[in-house]
Amino acid sequence: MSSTAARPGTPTLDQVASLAGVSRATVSRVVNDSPRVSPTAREAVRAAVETLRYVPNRAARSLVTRRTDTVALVLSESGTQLFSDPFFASIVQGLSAHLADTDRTLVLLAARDRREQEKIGRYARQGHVDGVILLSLHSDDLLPGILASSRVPLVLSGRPLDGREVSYVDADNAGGAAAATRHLLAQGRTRIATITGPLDMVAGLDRYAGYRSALEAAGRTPDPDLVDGGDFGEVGGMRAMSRLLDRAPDLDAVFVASDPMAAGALQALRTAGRRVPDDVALVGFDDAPLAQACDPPLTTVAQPLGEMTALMLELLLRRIEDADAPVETRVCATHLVRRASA
Amino acid sequence: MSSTAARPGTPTLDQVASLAGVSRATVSRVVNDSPRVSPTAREAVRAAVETLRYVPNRAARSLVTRRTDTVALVLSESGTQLFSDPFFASIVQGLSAHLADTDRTLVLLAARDRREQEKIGRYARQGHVDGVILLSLHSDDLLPGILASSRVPLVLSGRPLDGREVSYVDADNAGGAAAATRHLLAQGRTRIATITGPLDMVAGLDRYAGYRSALEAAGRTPDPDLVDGGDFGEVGGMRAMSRLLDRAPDLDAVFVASDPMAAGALQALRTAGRRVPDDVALVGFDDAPLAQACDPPLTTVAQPLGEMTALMLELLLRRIEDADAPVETRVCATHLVRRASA
DNA sequence: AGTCGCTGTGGAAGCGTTTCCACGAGGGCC
DNA sequence: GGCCCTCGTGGAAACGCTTCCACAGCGACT
Repeated sequence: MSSTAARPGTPTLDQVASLAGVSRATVSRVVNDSPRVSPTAREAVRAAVETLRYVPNRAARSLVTRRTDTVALVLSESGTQLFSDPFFASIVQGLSAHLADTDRTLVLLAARDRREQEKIGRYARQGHVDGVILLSLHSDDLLPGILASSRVPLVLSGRPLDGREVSYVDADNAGGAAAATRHLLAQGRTRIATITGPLDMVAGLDRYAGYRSALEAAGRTPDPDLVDGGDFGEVGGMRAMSRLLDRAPDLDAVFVASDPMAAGALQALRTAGRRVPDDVALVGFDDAPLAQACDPPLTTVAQPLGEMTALMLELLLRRIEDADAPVETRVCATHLVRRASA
Repeated sequence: MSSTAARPGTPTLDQVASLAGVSRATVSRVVNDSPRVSPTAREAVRAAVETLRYVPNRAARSLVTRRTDTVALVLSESGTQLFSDPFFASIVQGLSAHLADTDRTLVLLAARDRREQEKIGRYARQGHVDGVILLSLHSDDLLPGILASSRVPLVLSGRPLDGREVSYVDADNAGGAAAATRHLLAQGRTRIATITGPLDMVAGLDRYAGYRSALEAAGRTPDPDLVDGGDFGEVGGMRAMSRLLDRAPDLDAVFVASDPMAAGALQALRTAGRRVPDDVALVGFDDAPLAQACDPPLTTVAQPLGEMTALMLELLLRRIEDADAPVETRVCATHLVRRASA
């Protein structure tokens, strides 16, 4: 006889136990694939589980195991911007794919403003998730602080701007940007502009730094007229390109800090009657699917996204398994993908 | 004296209680804003909570309250397609905004294939969430079945294709598409093409049906050469437009089932040397931010997204509060936004 | 002046798991 | 043939919280 009468909709362990004619402990062992169970008992339990459509109650389990088998990907981005970024989509896809074979689930959390950041901080501290991967963070993000001080396992996607000591995985943004710029220099381009991303994000900052360092290494002085910025989105790229053309009609190349912005820039160039790559050479960043679909297809800087997502999970799981695991950081190499635009 | 020695990182209720000099019950009442607490006790508890940085353990709370204060938005979409859809971004934003004032949290779950759908089904059945909103579902989606049979509160965004009895909120897609098509007819356009969305999705299907019904009501016979399809994405729209121009060079208008596809179509038209709207009139769907940024700005069909997200939550919360609440469905009116493209 | 009710509080019983511990049965070894 | 292990099993104690119930104090009625 079971000790309590739960609603018919949600069978409990001891209902399964009494149906299978064993104890709760045995049922638990079967459910958790413990080896110490006889085939007979195992089969009886399986049948009972099947009959009752039993699903373990996660709250009860978490209470004792202190785990939830859930990891969160937090999207720290105001507005709808982030969602249209193919980079973000690839990250989600990569994490999902790596987690698909495990029994952990990935949940996405959107933190659009400070209030939501605090709410998510609370959510994580309350023990809803075992760990957090933080994406696309601006410099004013509260979450690294909140989470770190609560000892919630945390991995950042991208080097933190404040130099905080925390695990992260990043692409070699500066190196990729420099390679792209050198590629343009090698073509004999003399007036190389750039469309930067937001300069309060590390990817925006580092890609701009890479552009500058390549120019300086070649003995060029960066010209402020040749620099404009966008928000990584297509429309922003289009607008920035228009402004650049107004200010510096003689530009003959542009390094654009994201593929969507490059696609926008391409449209602006076409509207202005410039041919790509004949009049203006264009290099993007990210190697998004979009880059191939452009006309002409974009030369761009590729990041090893699969490797990066795998590393993020690896670092995070290590910290989940062992709270005292050391902080680790990884920077992945980028490489130039040459297509028709430059 | 507290009964157990938890790790210093995670204070428990009785640590707070003993620090505040009251019982666990009183602390619980303060934390849950119960009115039956004296100001003195309340203040003492608040101070102790502050000192220990106490956060209630969610698993323990859920175990007794049988609630998690979490609702999930499930994104049933293969590949990265969905994320680039501004419609989706608006839905997330809307739900987030409505939930920001409450103590519930929104989590996003990506279900890219059957395996992930099953995983998410399990996740929900295990009691990780109080309810589920299901977005963008294809006809072969397993989740409505899984969730309905487990009595997980569920609201669909979009009418289910299989006629299943379940709560949903939808826009009047057919009505909006018909209005758009009538608008083109009223301009005297005679060869009106359409770029449909995926025809295994209700939005794709209904918008196509609206287009056809408007044509038929005007005594026109739909011409199969004037119909092509995309995946709601920009690249798909561009390609579909190219195919349409090949097959029916004499077309003079296009109703496109999404704004991103319309933006792609716009590029294809420009590449083909057609002027918009002079040679070809173009109407999109969704009134995405993108629509205004196009050149020319897109005439498009707007859906009341704020109203729709509010309704989804309203229906869902009603079912969460009362498991026996009746199934409800809402269809929201759409309206044509006239800009320069048609 | 006695009783009633109301308010604030604490004790204790669960919520559904996991897991430690104890125990009985069986088999291989000397 | 006795002893020690190992294996399968069940009992029971936790995990941290909410909430029912009982109770003490106190003011306001009759």
